[in-house]
Amino acid sequence: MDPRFLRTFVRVARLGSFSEAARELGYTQSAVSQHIAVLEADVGAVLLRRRPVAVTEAGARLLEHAEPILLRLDAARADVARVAAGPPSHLRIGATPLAVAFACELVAPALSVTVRVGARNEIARAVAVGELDHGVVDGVAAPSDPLRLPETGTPVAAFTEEPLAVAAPLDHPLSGHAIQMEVLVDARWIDAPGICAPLPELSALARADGFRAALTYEGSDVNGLLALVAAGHGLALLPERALDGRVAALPVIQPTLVHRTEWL
Amino acid sequence: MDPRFLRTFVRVARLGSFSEAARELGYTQSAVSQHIAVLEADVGAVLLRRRPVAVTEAGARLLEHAEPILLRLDAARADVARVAAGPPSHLRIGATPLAVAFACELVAPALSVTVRVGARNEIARAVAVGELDHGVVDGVAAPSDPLRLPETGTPVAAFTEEPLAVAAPLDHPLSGHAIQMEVLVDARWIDAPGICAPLPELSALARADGFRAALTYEGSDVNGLLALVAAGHGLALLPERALDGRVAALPVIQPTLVHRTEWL
DNA sequence: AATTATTACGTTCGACGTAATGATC
DNA sequence: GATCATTACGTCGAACGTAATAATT
Repeated sequence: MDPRFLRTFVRVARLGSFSEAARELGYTQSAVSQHIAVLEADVGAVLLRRRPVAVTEAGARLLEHAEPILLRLDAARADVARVAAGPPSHLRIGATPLAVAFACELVAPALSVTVRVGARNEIARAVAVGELDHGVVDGVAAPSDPLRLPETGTPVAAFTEEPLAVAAPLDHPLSGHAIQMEVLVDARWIDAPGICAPLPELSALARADGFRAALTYEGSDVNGLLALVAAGHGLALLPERALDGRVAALPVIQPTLVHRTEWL
Repeated sequence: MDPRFLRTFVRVARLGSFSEAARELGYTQSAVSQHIAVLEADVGAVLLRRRPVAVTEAGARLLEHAEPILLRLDAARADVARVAAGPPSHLRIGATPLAVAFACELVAPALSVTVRVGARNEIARAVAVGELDHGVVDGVAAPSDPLRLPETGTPVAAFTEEPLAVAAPLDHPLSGHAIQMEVLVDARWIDAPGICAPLPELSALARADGFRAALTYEGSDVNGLLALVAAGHGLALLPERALDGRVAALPVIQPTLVHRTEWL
């Protein structure tokens, strides 16, 4: 199970084509075909159905492992590179939108810095493989529960946990009341996966299916989201701290969930 | 970073000897030396100091990643082998001591079965790499928090959470009272790592350092442990269900911890 | 001197490309 | 017939063993 073969397998599976994968990886068709053949011989099972190319059951199992393995290999290389290189002169940090403020505090003012804002998993990945020196990511979790990040072995250097609140229009009937999330399962929600917990994840955490998006906000700007809420387009779950006078805050008391920020 | 090289690196690091590692792996000294040399050239850092052999800082970083990677590779192979083989005629299951009862319920009576009892991580590992078909493991965790098992991608099929209690001699002054763990930081504890949470892990979970073992119980037999408790040798944290009339049960209410059992 | 790691060198195996063949839309 | 995967084959590199060498104790 040479990692190179796993890499081409992943690519072929994703693209659904040997030739496409070959092009992207800089191999010939033939080489890709051989990679898959060797891999199949090695594990003793057919991994791909051909024409059209689609993963078999066995292939799906392998695929679930292959990506984390490849990620971890990159993380390993990056980690030894870090100790070999010593402290960087130019600091590259990343953060999720709601964590940018924290990330900036990280930085000694004099230092040369670049900041990347991105999705949680993307930041975590980038830190793991050494594209970034540090990252600050946030999300919704049960108290003292770590965020579910890709398994890279990156240690959590520090974290905070803050109360969550549902942002609602000022004239909302429950305005100011502490609430149980279940009460609002059937409300009009704004799904803002770029900012806070996407609704499907929230459903899992709250163990209550049915949070459905009336509107999906693709931006990563909290002000825009708050404006939408204030205008009555729907509700959004956010850290209480992120809310301002434009919206009503409905503190969440049930289930016990917190807004967690982790330093990587 | 050929996995074979990682494997020999791990072996060399653990054994502190190239020659020993060569013997165990069925290579020549020379081959092992070359493996390490290639690996060092690949990552661009010295991984081992020689004579005596000891991992460098960079080597330590790599080592942290190498073992999970190799485990996951084995898990991948095992997973595709499972779907290729179909349902096994002979069922091999594993369980931690406190989970054996649950594990037995898994088994359709007619079936041919072997049961292995072992430590939590060992059972999880064995399930991941296909030595066992299923496993049931238990441990202490925050509510709805999964057990911290080696990262193998093995899904948790089901779980239960039960209240925890401190087992104490019948004449214990707090007998029958619900208690906060902190009250008992300085008590005489029996560390029984083979049965429930080892004390260091408990300290981490309770966020209160200082749980120190007055006695370490190396067995995996709950009755023996309860006898020790009843005889006044110390306290032990166990699922309430596991306690019997010989000892007093002090239900734990703070911090909120549960005894969690997971089916793998 | 004995043990242990490294280096030199030869062999073998395997990864890859080129090119021909076979399958599928 | 065009696209795409497989097979055949030749080349080059690299993984390994043998054996000689260097370094520690």
